[in-house]
Amino acid sequence: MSDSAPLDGRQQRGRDTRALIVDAAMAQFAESGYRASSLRDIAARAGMTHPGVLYHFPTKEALLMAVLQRRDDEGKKRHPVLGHLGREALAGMARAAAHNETQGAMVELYAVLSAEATGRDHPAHDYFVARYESLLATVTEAYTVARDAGGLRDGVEPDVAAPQLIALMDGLQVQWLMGTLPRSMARIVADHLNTQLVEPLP
Amino acid sequence: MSDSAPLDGRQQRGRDTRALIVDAAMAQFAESGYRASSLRDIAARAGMTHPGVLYHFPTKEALLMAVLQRRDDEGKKRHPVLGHLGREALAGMARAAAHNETQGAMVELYAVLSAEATGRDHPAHDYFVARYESLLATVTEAYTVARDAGGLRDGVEPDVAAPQLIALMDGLQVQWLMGTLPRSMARIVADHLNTQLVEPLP
DNA sequence: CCAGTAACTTACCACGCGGTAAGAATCTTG
DNA sequence: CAAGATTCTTACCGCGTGGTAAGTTACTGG
Repeated sequence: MSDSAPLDGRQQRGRDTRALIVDAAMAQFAESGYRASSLRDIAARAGMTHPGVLYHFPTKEALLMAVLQRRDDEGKKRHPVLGHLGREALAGMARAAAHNETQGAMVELYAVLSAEATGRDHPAHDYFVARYESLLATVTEAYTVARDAGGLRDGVEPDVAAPQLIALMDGLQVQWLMGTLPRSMARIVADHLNTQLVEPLP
Repeated sequence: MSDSAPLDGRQQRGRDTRALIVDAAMAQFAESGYRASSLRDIAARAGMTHPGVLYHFPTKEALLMAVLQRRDDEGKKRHPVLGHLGREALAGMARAAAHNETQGAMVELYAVLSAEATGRDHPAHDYFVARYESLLATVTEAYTVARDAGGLRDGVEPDVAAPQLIALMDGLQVQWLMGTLPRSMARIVADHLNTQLVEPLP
């Protein structure tokens, strides 16, 4: 809403390097977590010096927030809303797991950061709390809609199934990153959902 | 096997402070992860200065290994072997989840470290790979034994169910630490197992 | 073509890090 | 009680960190 102006040339250039820096920061945070990543590492990846980065983002923390913000924006472009879609939304979670298997850096970023941000003093703590709450609400709604449509087996409770599914996906990512997962994430998620759904997923 | 000697007074004192330091390191690593924890922080918790810590543990990395080693020893005292016990071993996993709910610091340690150790250059990487492989083998065996005893529902495959259960427990811990888990970990794990077992758990 | 601004770089700062060296204190044993 | 080892402290080192100040380059609009 702030960019109502038609952005001339230099504004465009600014945005471009901003995006480049966010790319670099994303990769670096994913590799080493937030605290262990240095602005110099990130700047080198973006082909500049570290005060160059600080020209665009006033602090390291602001850069982290920009990284998280952008991933959210991309996510919302890929699957808008989806909570009310019920069964189809759950199928979308399985597809998301498959998609994640091609996005190692992003997966690593969230796995490392969500664990790091567990501490109340971490700069991204509030962000992740909000994210989990929102995700939980969405998935719970999806299960509820699916159940009301008669798509869930008996005994599957949305309030239990939702945190279960989220936990399953998070935990799988760690094993997958560790290289000890003997099957694909998508397969395991689909199998899990198939124990809950009346009609199995493809 | 190295402490066959009857350890006299001074050896005992050394062991005591060693244990005190490991306690402090455990708490600090849990709060901030390995990389973000300083030897000075740890030393302060143990009531000494940081070279005092380095007298007992030659490097920060050695201290980390001692922390992990001790947790392993304690764990093996709590539940020895257990893979071959089948259904009873799976029930033990649910009880472990309940136990973990009283061990916030330990849970945080493993959640934070396992994510951090995902990177191949992390000092605890090999440790966690070995741990996951061993855990996977144990849980897979437990499911297999349970199935051969006719205790599993149709369609529950040990090779899928094992990484599923491990992932579920890991993921639940993150949500629990984040404070966004709407139910107890033990309840959710038990519900999961009850969709797989012929005879429900208590 | 020149003024001005956006986009950087170089140089620096104070600080905290892991680790080392050397000495002081404490304790055990002959 | 003296000898000797164990345990810990004080003081230091080089290095990398996030952040700042000031100057340089490059481009754009008038």
